[in-house]
Amino acid sequence: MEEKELHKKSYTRVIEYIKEQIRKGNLAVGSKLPAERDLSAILGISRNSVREAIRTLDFMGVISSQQGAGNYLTGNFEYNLVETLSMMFLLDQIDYKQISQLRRSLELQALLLAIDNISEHEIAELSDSVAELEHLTETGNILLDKKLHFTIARASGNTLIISILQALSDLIDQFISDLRREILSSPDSKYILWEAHSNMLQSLKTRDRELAYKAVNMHFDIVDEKLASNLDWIRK
Amino acid sequence: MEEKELHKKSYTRVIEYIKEQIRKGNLAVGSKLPAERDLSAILGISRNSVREAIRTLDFMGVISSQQGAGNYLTGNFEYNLVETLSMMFLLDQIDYKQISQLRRSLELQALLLAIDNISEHEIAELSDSVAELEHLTETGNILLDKKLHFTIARASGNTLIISILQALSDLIDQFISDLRREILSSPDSKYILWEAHSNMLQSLKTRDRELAYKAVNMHFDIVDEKLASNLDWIRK
DNA sequence: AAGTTAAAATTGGTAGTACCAATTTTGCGA
DNA sequence: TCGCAAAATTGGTACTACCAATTTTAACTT
Repeated sequence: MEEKELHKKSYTRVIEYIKEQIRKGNLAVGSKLPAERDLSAILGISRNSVREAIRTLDFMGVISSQQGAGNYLTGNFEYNLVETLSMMFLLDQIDYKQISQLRRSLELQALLLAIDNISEHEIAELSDSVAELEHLTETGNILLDKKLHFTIARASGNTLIISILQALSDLIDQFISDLRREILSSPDSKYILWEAHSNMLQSLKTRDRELAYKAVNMHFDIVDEKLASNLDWIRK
Repeated sequence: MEEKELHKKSYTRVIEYIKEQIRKGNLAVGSKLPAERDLSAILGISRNSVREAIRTLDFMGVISSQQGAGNYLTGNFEYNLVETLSMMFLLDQIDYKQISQLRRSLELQALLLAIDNISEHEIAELSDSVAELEHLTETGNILLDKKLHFTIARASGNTLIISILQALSDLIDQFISDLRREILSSPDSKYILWEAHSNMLQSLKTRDRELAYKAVNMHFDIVDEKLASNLDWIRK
């Protein structure tokens, strides 16, 4: 135990070690990490410090801890993204409007990318969803709407955009699921929304980027409108 | 120490406690958290478990730990976002192309929002940057380019979009700063990029959304082109 | 009385030990 | 060879002790 690497906190060395091993190719998704007691010995720091780092990596989604089995490199960042956004929201750093603005741009980009990548099977899947959406009980709306948007996102082929959109969807579920329900089932917005969804589908079928642009904006214009008119009586 | 709340891991209770206190209004940005030994007593768990949670929250950016002083609620998520993206990149879950696609959509949305929000002062700032960019040493390009994009992002007023764009910029610095330099200073792309930047500024001055759309796409078309032609000899 | 400074208390950072709990591995017995 | 129980492995939690940085206290000086 010599230099201690210049005042750097112990637990950071664990994270650096993991990243280094990944870069070197000694660790990949699915790999088992050295046992905590071994890491402790390898790095010359206490198991406490190792665990603080391991816990952080676990929370981030880099690894997955399984008592009795070990720590495994995974790479599931969904929970991390949701939790981060959730915290930003809790601390009043972001609000509904900003979330909607972000969604608008990402949904548009996802749709544009999907035009080039979507499969016939996925188009058929979307067609069914749109058809169902036209006349459906109000409780089923939400799941179907989420499925529809997710299918488009997935067809974009961009995992980064997919992840962010998924996290935003979860965030909405967590904080304003009732508002989402209100928007989806409200009589005056239901048809316009269906039309927007229908146009999104149509843009995919005909590879019409202009229509895609219009459809997504139509969608979020109505969402923003309902958002604004319902934002008052939202419980905080 | 009675129920132990159904198999839930100890450290999660700390995070729940913090979130609860925030919701109740007992904690806000700037607040000092109870000392770790006190949290340990309050929640009936060991200080180890408290620290694992505190360390995680610290890494997330929710709090900031200061030895000797205490743990303070902050809310600086930049580092968290960068680190998460960095890990996704390391684990090959995202690549340059996806990052560029995300940037394209966010930069466009930022520019469109900035059209409505930008101040005269910020426009003047951008004008100077664009003017300087026209004839400048190649080393100065990068900082000026970053400043220009950041000014637009900031003018969007959307902290979420700003945060993500900033994180993406940091990510690029971390992994392909040399490629960024190559793109910015390459003779055949330099002028087109300047033109794109100039058009972005012009769209802000005249509130021309159509031009904004064209300018951003022009910008990322050339970036993607250079990216594709340089992707081969990138060290991995 | 006010300001300065050094001691004391506070608080996060690290280390080590012990034991519990879930899982995996070992190896014995049918 | 198969099945199952014991043993070993490994993460989860607790407690104690001490270090290191900061803050607070209080005594001292002017």
